[in-house]
Amino acid sequence: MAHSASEDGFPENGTPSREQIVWQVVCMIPEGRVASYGQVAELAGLPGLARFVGRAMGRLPEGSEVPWYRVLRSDGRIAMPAGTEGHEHQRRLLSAEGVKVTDGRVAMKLYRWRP
DNA sequence: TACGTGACGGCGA
DNA sequence: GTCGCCGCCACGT
Repeated sequence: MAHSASEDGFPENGTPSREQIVWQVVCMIPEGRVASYGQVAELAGLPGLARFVGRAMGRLPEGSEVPWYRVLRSDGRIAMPAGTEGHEHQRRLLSAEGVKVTDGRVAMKLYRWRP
């Protein structure tokens, strides 16, 4: 399988894709803290590519350990449409870590991760 | 090959 | 405070 990726989703030829770099950055977000898509993009060396980060989250393999739920929009809101299952799931995971979610929104001023 | 779409962000009205 | 527009990249049709 020389043309396929490893189980972790990383190519074997030592050429991690931007997508994988993004996942790596998200894994650095500590428990109980959050980051915005733009912030993750910047830390991944992709300034201005917040939308790309959003896509990367949607492409996460099922069962991955990447704490995708710690990534929010720049205004602190949960990106997924309110009322959806994903939205509820994310809100629940954040609450479990002590991150207060009020009206689908998090106080970035208090919980924003500062590397 | 071209076009539409999407877990975004910043700015102006 | 809300709404719309544009820019950015990757992928499916």
